[in-house]
Amino acid sequence: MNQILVVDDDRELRTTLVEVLEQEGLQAVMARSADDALERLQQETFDLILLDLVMPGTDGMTAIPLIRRQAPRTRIIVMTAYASVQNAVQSLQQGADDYIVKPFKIDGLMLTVRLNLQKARFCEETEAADLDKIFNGLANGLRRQTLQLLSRQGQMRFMDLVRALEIEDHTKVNFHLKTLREAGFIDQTSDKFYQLTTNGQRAATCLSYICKSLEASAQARPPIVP
Amino acid sequence: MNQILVVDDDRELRTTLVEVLEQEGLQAVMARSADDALERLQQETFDLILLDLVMPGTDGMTAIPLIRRQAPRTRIIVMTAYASVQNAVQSLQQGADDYIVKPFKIDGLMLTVRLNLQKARFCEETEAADLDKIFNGLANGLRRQTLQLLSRQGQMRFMDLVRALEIEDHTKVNFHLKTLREAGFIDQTSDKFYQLTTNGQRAATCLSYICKSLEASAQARPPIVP
DNA sequence: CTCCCCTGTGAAGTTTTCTTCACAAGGCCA
DNA sequence: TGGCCTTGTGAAGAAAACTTCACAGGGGAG
Repeated sequence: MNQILVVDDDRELRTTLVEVLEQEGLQAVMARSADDALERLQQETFDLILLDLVMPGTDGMTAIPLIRRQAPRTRIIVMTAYASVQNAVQSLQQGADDYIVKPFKIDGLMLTVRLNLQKARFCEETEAADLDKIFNGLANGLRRQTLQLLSRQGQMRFMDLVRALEIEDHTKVNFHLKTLREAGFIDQTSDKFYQLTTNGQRAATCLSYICKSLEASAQARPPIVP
Repeated sequence: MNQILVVDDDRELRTTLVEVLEQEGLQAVMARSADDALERLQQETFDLILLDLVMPGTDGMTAIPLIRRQAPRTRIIVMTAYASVQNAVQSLQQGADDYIVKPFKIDGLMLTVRLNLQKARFCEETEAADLDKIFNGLANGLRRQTLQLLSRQGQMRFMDLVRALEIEDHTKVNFHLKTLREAGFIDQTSDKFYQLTTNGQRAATCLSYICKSLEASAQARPPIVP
């Protein structure tokens, strides 16, 4: 059963939303403010949060990173009547997952909700199983470089890889290639070219996402003088 | 020196943009189409790409994930005259980093460009040094759980942590806590509560981002029947 | 005070991961 | 044919990571 939290200061709207969601067979509860929502998050977890941007007290935009911190895997869908491109971009940069404009049709909302629940569910399923593999694959610097090289180049031959990595002992590279192959990250074409598998691409994507998550801290830094 | 790629089918605009960027002391080159841009990416890397959405041939939206794959750490700024909230959201979900609406003022553009270069630079700096630490920290399931717990709870006492993790041998938890402490991910308050440091929060954020990067594959799945 | 829980340390042992070395089959070129 | 490059394999050893065990100080409850 999917737990949904509806956060809106408009009593009528949040009540309606909960009713609609429950009619669709989803479990929903409500919060009247961002602070209220954050307090609820202390006690229980939700699969998805419908978050109004404009609210008295802590506003929605400010709440996004706070929620994200508290519940890293909860989908956050921002709702607002005062939509703008800038606003939408900022919401997503803050960590929201989706953005819908009020007033919305029930069908549109439900489509968005279902899509996001689906993504959340997929995430949960793959997580436990794959995460260990992925981290093991990415735990080694040489393997990370290899994945990135292959991600950029598409496919490479063994010795080109060895030279690109600047490793003298080719058997060392061989060892890590074997590890990557056994983890299902790479395979070989019939003519011995190494390339990423779907999982390998996924792992490579992980790398770049990690980098992205490091960026957040860049905000506080002084601007670059070119 | 920062390398910037301007991708726009409007010859005049892209020429102007390059001139402006160069006046500001940045190095810029241009591409007249997404395919042109992708070809260039084969040979060289860029710190930032200014990408028009509406172009003949491969359109910008389609190009975003292709560019992202080729150059995971290049900042992608989408420019478009046909701006809409939906469009902006989709761009960012595809992997763009920012979104600006045409026509724009030079000052606004430069601000966006500088901000993104700054983030890119930060990313590059931290990457090599911290990535090994982060992956070592995240390589172990128990440590991942610990980081997530602390991220959610804020701070916890030792035995609460042990019980939450459902580990019988408390010294085992102790070992991993020590590892996390030495990696600079957690510290202790004066009254022995464990909590995440800034780096720890960063690492915890990484975890959720990794999950996000796994989601992309969820698109192809059948919808949920509740 | 005594008992028990919390919080921890350090050493010994085990397992996993990584590196290095010895060796070899196949292809290509002179 | 001989020599050299590519692309491996497998074993042995080294290093790192992880687990387990023995022990211990402090604090609170009875």
